[in-house]
Amino acid sequence: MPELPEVESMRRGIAAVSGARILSAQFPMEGCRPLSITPSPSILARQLTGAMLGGIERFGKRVAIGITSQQLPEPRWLLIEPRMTGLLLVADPPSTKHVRMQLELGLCSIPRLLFWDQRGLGTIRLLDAAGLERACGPAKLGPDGLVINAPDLQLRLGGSRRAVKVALLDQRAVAGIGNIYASEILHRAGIHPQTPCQDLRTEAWQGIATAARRVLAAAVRLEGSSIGDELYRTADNRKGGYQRFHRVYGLHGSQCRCGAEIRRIVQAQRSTFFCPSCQPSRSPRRISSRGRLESRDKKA
DNA sequence: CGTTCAACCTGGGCGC
DNA sequence: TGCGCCCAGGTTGAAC
Repeated sequence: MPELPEVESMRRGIAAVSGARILSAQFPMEGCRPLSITPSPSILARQLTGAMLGGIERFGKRVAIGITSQQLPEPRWLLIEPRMTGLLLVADPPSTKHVRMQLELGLCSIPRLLFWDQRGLGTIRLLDAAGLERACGPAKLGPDGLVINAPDLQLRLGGSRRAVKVALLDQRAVAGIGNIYASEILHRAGIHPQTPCQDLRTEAWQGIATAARRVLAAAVRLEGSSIGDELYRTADNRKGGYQRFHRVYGLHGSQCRCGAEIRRIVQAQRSTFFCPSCQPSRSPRRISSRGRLESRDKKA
């Protein structure tokens, strides 16, 4: 679920817990929990109890909450990775089931901070500065999607033979883009998702970088996308608004604004949505009026 | 180096 | 009603 805009919205939505003291920490799913918690829930609960929450940062699709405590010799980071269905909440969860972490806070306005995760694929880790660097540093994550520029993108992906849509999901190239926004970005850039990266020229990378910044910033402004089962909610339990502006994601079979029919294909085991008219295949191949595939030499 | 597949999970929707 | 199957916003590691 959460990609950059959703995770950024969570980060902003819980910003007011900065400075709060943790009165107690519970991990209700302990014992039957697939979700990975490091260190173990009992140790983590002991280390968090009495600690103070510090600054809250986002690294790609992860949120890191600063933790300081007299028990701990140096500041730590509580790194939360929501994966598919994780939510950071200051409001009531979608269901009392699947609450994975509950922090009782010494704050009147915000009595608790929750991590709720239906599928349980998310992770919670308490890390020192070196651990955070290992998990979220430049070796793992490329430049953030909100500030990605064409030279960075081209430098990291320009030589790759991978399809550009698959490559945009590579967090080491650019951090924060997931399956929804990859399709939306390429549609706005007018690039076919199966185009090999190495076939893209500087101009195309500029279009992709610009589209990425614009789409992600617009989605952040509207607090992310809540689609389908509406699992994604903001930290105070509201739906995001960007789904109204999706132009291709989940819209296969319906008409693009240009009138052509939006298509769904599978790349790297994941759905990709695109408009064959707005995002023409770069390779010189087209479909004849009889529906046969025809190749065309690029020579005049 | 790249792709493919499986795995980690729950739950909604569908066809029969 | 129920069962089996497919699908879903992510990441990782193994196999080829």
